[in-house]
Amino acid sequence: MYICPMYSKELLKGTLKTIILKLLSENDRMYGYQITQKVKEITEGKINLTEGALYPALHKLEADGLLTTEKIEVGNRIRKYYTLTQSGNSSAKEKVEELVDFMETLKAIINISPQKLAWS
Amino acid sequence: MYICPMYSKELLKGTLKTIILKLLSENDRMYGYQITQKVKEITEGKINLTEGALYPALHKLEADGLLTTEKIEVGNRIRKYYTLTQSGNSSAKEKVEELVDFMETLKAIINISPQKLAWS
DNA sequence: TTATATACATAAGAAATAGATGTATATTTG
DNA sequence: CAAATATACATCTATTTCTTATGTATATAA
Repeated sequence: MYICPMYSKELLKGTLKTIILKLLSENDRMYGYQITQKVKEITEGKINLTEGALYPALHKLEADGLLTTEKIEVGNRIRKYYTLTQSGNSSAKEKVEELVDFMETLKAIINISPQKLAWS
Repeated sequence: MYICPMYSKELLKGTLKTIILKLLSENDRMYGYQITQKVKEITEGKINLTEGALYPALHKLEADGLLTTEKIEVGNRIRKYYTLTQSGNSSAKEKVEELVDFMETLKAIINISPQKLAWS
């Protein structure tokens, strides 16, 4: 899969798990590839998750008890569906709230006027 | 220095250089400690930069030619002032724009009401 | 038949940061 | 006056996170 991220990938750091949890909180269950496609669709191609980032993240969330999995055979292929656990659900809410709050704080830095920034 | 970041530090990853460049674009020159204090002030204590992150980032930006430095002796202490170069200035504009754009894209994913995050 | 899409995954290395530690002076407070 | 806190620089180790590359396999479209 060729990846062409619009943003310097740095910015995505730290937001991946929040994105995953948010998507799963709106969909009963999703599988990895579906998540990459959904993110691409929602962001109009601006964010493309790589497998090397996605799968370890999913495994970590599962190991932390936020997700459960079920394997479904579709044709001859296996799909691994991920579903939020109860604690995954509350964690999703927390992380999204935190992200919104963080973005509001970033706005404060980005929107400062020269006057406001004067050192005393 | 004891650090008590309000946000899971993960989120800050990738935004540090943009924050530094933005602050320097609004101030002719700043020194490291001043940057930490300014960020703390603007964000009402929500973001506290650690020295372990700040100084390597400043050194990297300098090595990349985006900043120049001058050492000023204040009393018996040395302050190292950082100033944007020309390319640092345009880089600041680019990175801030990119961050704004990225946050808009994130909004699409977390699907918050436009009013709440409205720019202006 | 060849490329692209679907679908999972790991492994090596880079990059960024936390947290601890170190050095030194200045100022405030009990 | 002694102790704590603030100012001011910096480095180092360990950890986390992600990129990039690679691997396996089937299905479909050109």
